This record gives sequence, C-alpha cells and structure tokens, in this order.
Amino acid sequence: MLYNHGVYMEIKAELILGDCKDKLKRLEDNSVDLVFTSPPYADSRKNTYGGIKPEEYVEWFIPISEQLLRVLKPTGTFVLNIKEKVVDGERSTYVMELILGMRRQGWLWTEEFIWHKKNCYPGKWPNRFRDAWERLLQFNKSKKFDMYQETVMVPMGDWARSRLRNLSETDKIRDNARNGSGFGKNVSNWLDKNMVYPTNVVHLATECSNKNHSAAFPKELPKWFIKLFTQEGDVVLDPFMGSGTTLIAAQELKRNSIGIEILPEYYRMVESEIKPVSCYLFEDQGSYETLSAK
Amino acid sequence: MLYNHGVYMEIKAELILGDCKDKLKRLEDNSVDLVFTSPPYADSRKNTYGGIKPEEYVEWFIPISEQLLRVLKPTGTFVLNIKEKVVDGERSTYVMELILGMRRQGWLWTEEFIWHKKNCYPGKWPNRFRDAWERLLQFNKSKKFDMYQETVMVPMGDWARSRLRNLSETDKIRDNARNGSGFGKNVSNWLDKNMVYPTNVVHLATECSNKNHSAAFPKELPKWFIKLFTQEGDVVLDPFMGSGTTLIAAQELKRNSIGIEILPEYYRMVESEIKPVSCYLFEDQGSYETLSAK
DNA sequence: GTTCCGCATGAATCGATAG
DNA sequence: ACTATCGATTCATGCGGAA
Repeated sequence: MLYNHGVYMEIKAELILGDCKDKLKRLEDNSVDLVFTSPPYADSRKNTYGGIKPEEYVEWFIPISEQLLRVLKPTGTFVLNIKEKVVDGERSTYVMELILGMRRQGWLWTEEFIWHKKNCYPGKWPNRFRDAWERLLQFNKSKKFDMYQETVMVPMGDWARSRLRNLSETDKIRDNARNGSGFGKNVSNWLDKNMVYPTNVVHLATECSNKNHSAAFPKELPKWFIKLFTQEGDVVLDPFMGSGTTLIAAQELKRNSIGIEILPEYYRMVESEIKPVSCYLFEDQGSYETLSAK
Repeated sequence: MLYNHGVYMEIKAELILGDCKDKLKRLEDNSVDLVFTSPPYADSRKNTYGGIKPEEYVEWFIPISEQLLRVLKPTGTFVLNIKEKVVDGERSTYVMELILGMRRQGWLWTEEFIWHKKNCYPGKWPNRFRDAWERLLQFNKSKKFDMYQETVMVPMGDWARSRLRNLSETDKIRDNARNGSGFGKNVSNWLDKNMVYPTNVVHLATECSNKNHSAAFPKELPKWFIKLFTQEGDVVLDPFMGSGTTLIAAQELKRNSIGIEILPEYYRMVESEIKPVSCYLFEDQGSYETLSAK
C-alpha cells in the first residue's frame, strides 16, 4: 500500500529535430499513450512544410499516421486537431478523405470532439461567418482504450445550482465551522453530486496574447485531452510540435513527452523552455488513487 | 418610395402527402429559395421511418438531393441537418460519404455550421461522452448565393444581453402604448451599434417537453437559417416535414413554404396547425428596408 | 402575481441476455 | 457467430402545481 508513503517519479521530455515522417521510425512499437497533434493544415505553413496542397494532403499524411499507429499502445488514443480550409468558396474535403483513408489503414474513428473557439478572430465576409470551431478527431487502435472521465468533470449547470442553493448554504456554514467532525466528507459528497461529465463539445478561448510566437491552440486544449486519456507518468507524443504547447501541457501534468519538430527555430525555442528531466515526490491521496487505479 | 404606404403580400403554405423522392418531381425547376430539412438519420426513428441502414444511406439520399438540386434557385441554399450515430463503438462515415457523393452530383459544399445542443441526451458510458452537437451542412448550386447576414446579428456580449433585456421590456410597454414617439427607432439605432455578426456555431436547446408530438429541432433553428438565407415572400421547402417545425417557422417569418411528409399522421397534424394562405399588410420601416434591399 | 420545486422527457449508447 | 431487444445510465428544459 502506497498511501502515506512517498513515491518518486522521473518525468522526461524528449525533443527531436527533423521530419516526423522519418524520425517517428526511431520510436518503439506500442510505446505511446497519447498522440495529440495539430499538423499543418493544407496550404498553410508553406515556408516549413512546403504548403501541402489539399488534393495531396491524404497522400502526405498516411505514411505518418502509419507510424503513429505503430508507436501507439493498444490502449492509447490519437487526437488529431484539424479543420479544412475554404478553397475557392468551398470547404475542402481532404479531412473527410483522411478519415476514410485512416480507417482503411486500420484506425478506428471513435469520436469527433468539437473545439468551440469562444473568442475567435473577428472577420466579415459577404457569404460566410467567422469560423468558430475545429475538429478534434479521436482515433484508436482498439475498442478498449484508457479513458479517465472523472478528471475532466465540470460543475453542474445554472439550473441545478440555483435549485441546490439551499443545500449549499447549509454546507458553507458547516465548512466554516471546521470542527473536524467528518463534515469534510459530506462536502466532497456534495461536490461529487454537483459535478457532471462534460460533452463532446469543448469550450475554450483561443490565446491571443503570446509573448514570442503564436500557438495553434491554447494550452488548455491538450491539457483536457491529456487528463482524459492518460495518467501521470504516461507518454504523450506530438509529431508536429511547433511552439511546444502540447509538451508544456504534458510536463505541467507530470506526463513524459516526446516532441518532433522540423524547424530548428521552433526546436531551439522549445528546448529553452522545457526541462528534459523533472523529479516529483508523490504522497497525496490523489496520486495514490491515480496509481492504484492503474 | 414605399415608406408609410401599404403593401399587401399573400403567404402560402403547401402541404404534400407522400414520399418526397416522387413528390419533389412535381415542383418546378429553380423555384425554391431555401431547402431546410432534417431527414431521418440512419437507423433512427425506426418506428416512424423504417430506419435506413448506414451503408445504404447515400444510395437512398442521392436521388432526393438530385431533385433538390433541380428545384433550388441558382441563388438558393440547401441546409441539411444531420448527425452520424455510433455503430459498434465507431462513428459511422455515411455523412462524409454523402457529402462526397453530393459534390460529385454537382453541389458545392459551402460551409458546415455546428448546432451545439445545450441539453443533449443524457447518459454515461465508459468510453464516450454525451453527444452535444449536430451538423448543419450548407450546400449551394453556385458560388453566388443570397445571404442576409444583418438579420441574424446578436448582442455583443453578456453585458449587452442583460441591458438588452431591460430595454426590450421597456420597449414592449411603449409598443403596447402605441404612442408613436419614435422610441423604437432609438432602440434599433442603439442595437445596431451593439450588435455583431454571429459565428458558424449555433447554440440552442432542444425542445423536449412537447405536449402532443416531438420535434427533431427547436423552431429557432430553422428560423435562424430562414432569416439568414431568405427574405419575406421567398419560398422555403422541407421535404421531410415531420411535425412541421420548418413550415411553422417559415410562416411566422412571412415566407411561402412547401412541406412533404410521408406519414399521414404527421401530415394531418400539420394540416390542422398551418393556415394555407395568410395575408399581410406591410407598412413599418423594417419591412420597407427589407423590400428595398431586394 | 411572483418564485420555487417536482416531474416527465428526449435523433443516445453500452453491455447483457435471448433467439 | 450474429442479430434483436431490454435495462441502466444521465441531465437540461419546460410544464404545472404549490407556497
């Protein structure tokens, strides 16, 4: 039993400079718990990846997803953040073709989460509104994958809050008394009943005030999926690391991480922000529960 | 100049009993401004619609969308409300295949709106969260289509919404008094400056406690798209009428409407709720602006 | 006349049981 | 083995009755 004993854990972050199509071959089979990535969208980041044309996107990505399928654990998950561009007035179909292609490759297309961007970039076009959402495609190797739903529970809606107001007032009084009579347990029971599971729509604002560089997504986005699909000490991989948002999120959550980046500029930037090895002493009940659940 | 003059308009609602695959052939080429519909999803509503299998869905729908392509005006829009269900742990791919099929048929896939359902169906599963969104696929015949963005503008933020509530209460009182002091104009001026264009994410709750029948979507959903893509006097078509939500929305917004329904039960229910012909006298400024914009 | 509370009800999904 | 049906799970909403 580990409760009230200390447990040391070493968390590593590995950075790799190069094209993930090649560098992924270094990684061992079945060694990654979560792949979270946002690859360059078609026709964007032309300077780095040569601007993949929409009609060539699937052909370009399939060899990479083949490697990801190899390195992912059978219980692991691949979350792909992607959104098709508007080309000549139409939404491109390469994302749909990619899903169909990856299914032929052996992936299961388990779910499609929606990231609702609350404060997306303003703009006005005569025949189109602002694009305020992106796809977060969940792929798996098998139908049995790890998912830790309790870690991302959210407070109940306004409806319940107003109706349970009476209960909560009573509860506050007892909490203030702090008489150690076991009311703490009651409080947490009450809290449990006021937390509900989220849906497959994730509401997050985009980060608009970055110091040096612009990240494709806010840190909270990978954090949500890292908490949902991994435990402390697990391995998170981002083959299109960019400014390193996924790795920073993984490190803050005490997960091992591997990042691959083709641009030396980004690589060095992340290198200067990430500690390659961190040591932690776990001794709280939360960690005990996390470890024993595994 | 039409201001302060009266303009009469006759709004018709036409109900057709039968299979839309056949009945659509009656409609004239290029005669519809907006198709808004929510066909039975694959394997759902078995008791009413027989439950089309996912693998047969595209084959079943393509002849219908062919007719819709024929009857739609070149400047018109087709909005398709649909969502794939989970089959054996995976999301079905028939919606993506349908989009690809309709593009081959000649449709332009212009945009995908997200309907975020605030009160989605409850449930808890080990590997999945509740599904809280549906697709609203926008298809067009040509890149030049009518869109009236100003009609769906929203208050800028929460602060604006709360202030708007107070104003609108005041406004109601004044409206009831009918004193013609021009206060309404002031309100609309103030609103204009505090209204912004919406995004492609629509937030609406489903209507779940209907007395007689259940509608697939809240009336506000077709209303939003009817206002966005048509003007008063235009023609709205719903080939899968169901309980008639689209037609009721169209009638309330003074649009002509055509509804096709295969089930006599639903047909008669809508027949009893919808007036076949309504006459309106337009004389307020709002209508003046709408007409002159045309 | 308000506000408050109880209750039924959904385009769902999984896993077990039965043919 | 493969399909068909059933029970359990879960939460925002609006209606109606009560304080």
